[in-house]
Amino acid sequence: MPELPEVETVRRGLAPHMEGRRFLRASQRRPDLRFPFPERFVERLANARVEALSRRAKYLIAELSTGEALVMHLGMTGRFLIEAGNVAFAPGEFHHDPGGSAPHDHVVFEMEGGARITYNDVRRFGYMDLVAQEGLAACRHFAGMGIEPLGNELSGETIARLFHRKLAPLKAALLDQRLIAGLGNIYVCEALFRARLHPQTPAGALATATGRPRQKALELAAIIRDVLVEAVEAGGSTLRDFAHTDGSLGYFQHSFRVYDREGGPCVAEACGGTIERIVQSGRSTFFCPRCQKL
DNA sequence: CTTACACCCTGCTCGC
DNA sequence: TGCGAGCAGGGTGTAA
Repeated sequence: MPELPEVETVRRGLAPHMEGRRFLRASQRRPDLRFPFPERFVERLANARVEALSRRAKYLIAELSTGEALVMHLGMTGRFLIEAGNVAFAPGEFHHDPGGSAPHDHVVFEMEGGARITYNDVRRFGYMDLVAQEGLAACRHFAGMGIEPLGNELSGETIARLFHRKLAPLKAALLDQRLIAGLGNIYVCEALFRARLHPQTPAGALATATGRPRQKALELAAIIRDVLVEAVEAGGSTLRDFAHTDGSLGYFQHSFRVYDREGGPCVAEACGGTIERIVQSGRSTFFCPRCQKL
């Protein structure tokens, strides 16, 4: 489910119910998700107030009054459901009995203010951790992590520098969280299509100081930002059963131009090409071989 | 230092 | 209808 726009959508849904509020109670259903929960997880959360709920790449970070930060990653299928007061907003397919629990509900936060926040994760690739706020950027989750694609650091200049002399294909370089952190399979495919760059182009091809490659790096930086901003504004993408914290659905998937459109017509004006699927680094890449040149 | 691949886990879809 | 194969938005660890 979640790349950066989906995580940002989740953050916005959770923030009003968490920021400035204390955890009245936390409970966990099992000792681990992808990784074991930290020692005394629920005890360390109890009574802690959430000072701010932020996002870094695909991670959610709740800064706590205790000096710790609750770091959360949604993996592939993680999601949060909020029930506030007597109202359970769980429309759509994601049925949830207020006060009860559904399969794969692994963690429940009961917040000051009345919200009950349930973390559900079918595949359990997500996880939660508690880390000292001091030196957070150097903790194991964030050490070595690349730049924030919606931050000021992303520019043609930066892309040229990061990709300098890289032989890896653009697709792999853009997915590499140590370079740019937050892009995933969907948005990389979409960005490369819009930039008319072939996914198998060696990343280093964008890394010269002047001329056309430099121009392409500039374009790519702007396009990455555009795609992510549009997706956040659309409330993320709804594939399979991803829903917002309130059960509503994102709709950016209707704006996909290549992702999951194998065999379909290229949407570019007068192109007439057909979208192809290839496998790179073990994941599907969708692209138009006519628009996107090596 | 790369890059490639298996793996973590569950569920859904597709072809036979 | 049943059944196995392949696939899925994530990251990590290991090997080459």
